[in-house]
Amino acid sequence: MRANADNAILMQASVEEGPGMGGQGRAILMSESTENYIKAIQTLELRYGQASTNEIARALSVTMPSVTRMVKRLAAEGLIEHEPYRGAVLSEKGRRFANAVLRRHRLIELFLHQVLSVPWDEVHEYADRLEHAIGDDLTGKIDAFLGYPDHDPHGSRIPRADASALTIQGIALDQVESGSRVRLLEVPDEDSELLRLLDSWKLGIGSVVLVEDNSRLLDAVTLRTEFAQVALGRRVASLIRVERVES
Amino acid sequence: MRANADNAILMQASVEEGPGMGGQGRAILMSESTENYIKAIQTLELRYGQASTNEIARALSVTMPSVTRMVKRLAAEGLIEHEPYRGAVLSEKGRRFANAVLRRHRLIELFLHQVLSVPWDEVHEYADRLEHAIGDDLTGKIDAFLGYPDHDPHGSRIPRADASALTIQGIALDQVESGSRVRLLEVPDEDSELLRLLDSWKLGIGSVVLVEDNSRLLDAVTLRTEFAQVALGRRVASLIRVERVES
DNA sequence: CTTGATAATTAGCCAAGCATAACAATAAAA
DNA sequence: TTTTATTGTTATGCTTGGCTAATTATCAAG
Repeated sequence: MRANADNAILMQASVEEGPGMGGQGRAILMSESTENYIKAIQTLELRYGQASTNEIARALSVTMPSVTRMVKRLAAEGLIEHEPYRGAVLSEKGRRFANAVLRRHRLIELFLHQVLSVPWDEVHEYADRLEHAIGDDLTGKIDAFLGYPDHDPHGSRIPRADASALTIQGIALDQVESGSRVRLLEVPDEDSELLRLLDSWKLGIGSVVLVEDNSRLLDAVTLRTEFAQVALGRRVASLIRVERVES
Repeated sequence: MRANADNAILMQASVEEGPGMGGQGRAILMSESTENYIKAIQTLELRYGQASTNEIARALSVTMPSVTRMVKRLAAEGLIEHEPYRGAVLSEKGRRFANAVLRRHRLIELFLHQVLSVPWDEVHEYADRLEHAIGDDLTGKIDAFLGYPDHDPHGSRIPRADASALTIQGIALDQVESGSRVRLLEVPDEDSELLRLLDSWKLGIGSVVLVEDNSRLLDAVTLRTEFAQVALGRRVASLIRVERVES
């Protein structure tokens, strides 16, 4: 599996399921594939405003014709809106689904990290498989067990079951002026290589670093940490969310 | 991606994988469906000596033609031996697979029960879904976290990763003579109604009861517990494993 | 030894999801 | 504006794993 840094997952809002009646499992029945499409579309929509066939195909490692057909199905089910040749965006219903999936994903990540001590660069992969195998009830138990946490190990907010809308946290690291001091709020969870690097630099969620240089020309952001000086490519930096802190 | 053609390569044991490369999950690739068939066949073989098409179909809630076809596939892959019109038994390779699945299943059951306090009559259902979503590595972590336990919440032995063969524990409750005193060793995990009943009678694994009457005529086994007197049908009693204890 | 009843198999079909190949639309460049 | 590269779509087909309907084995009774 190649380390594809092109689809980070920083997501946001959703609203959740209506009056939950469905017995003991998923609130609504989505195939694993459907869940993955919705997740991908949500991610891409957040990043680019809309999800193109091409990008979805890349994100899911399938061909474009497969995406075209699936996207039609999702549109027919009312999960997305799709205008041919234009791209897809989530519908309100789709947003709720995406939220539920995200909630499961992030709670699982945190659970694995805290309980089984799975390193933060590995939890995403496990969660990607487990998120399709648990329903709202187990999700709730995990949530309660963890004490109703707000953030996963990568700093991403965990959507509530009541589907309160999530907002994007902070600002992108590549938007920060040179000389600023910033605190790490959120990093993409799917790039395990980046996560291992951050680990090796002793950088975690909450760490404060100095943005030594951020030059559009060099296409890089240079950080000074307590221990070292490191440079990040702009593309990667744009996926890291931070907040400014007073010097 | 077509996973065809590599059949020769999937025959390594259910031990871990080499370092680095690729799959960080299952040692061998079985579809969810395949895992379920193998599990069902193992259970039936253990209970009846061999697994008939009919019983497999009932166990998996599919039709017999579906089973016939699947059973041929499994036989072609060398997981089972199948003589038409006779029934199926696991091959050595199949036995290793079944063992691995069972190991995951039971570790998950125990984990859910101990960590998330999921009642023993509910864990089976969850485990049935989760067992397909975790690989040997997570299984190992769970195992270690639980302290390498020997038994799941229903008293069933947890196979080791080295695939030691399963042996039947104790004797069936319906084989015990009236007047015997027995200790509960293992109860079937899939009958949640029975499990709730046992709970209500304060009967758990390790409980000692008196077999007040076991009459072939009445088709029932009568037990006296510390708190009550209860009668079990012979069919149910045959699924409960016990050991005799001195009075 | 024939006859049903039951179990098992074959034959043929369906839906989900993926694939390739060929065609159509759009946007970027000339 | 016309050409070209890219992106999207249609058409068609494959594999899994189900299904029903029809056929064949097997076994228990007569």
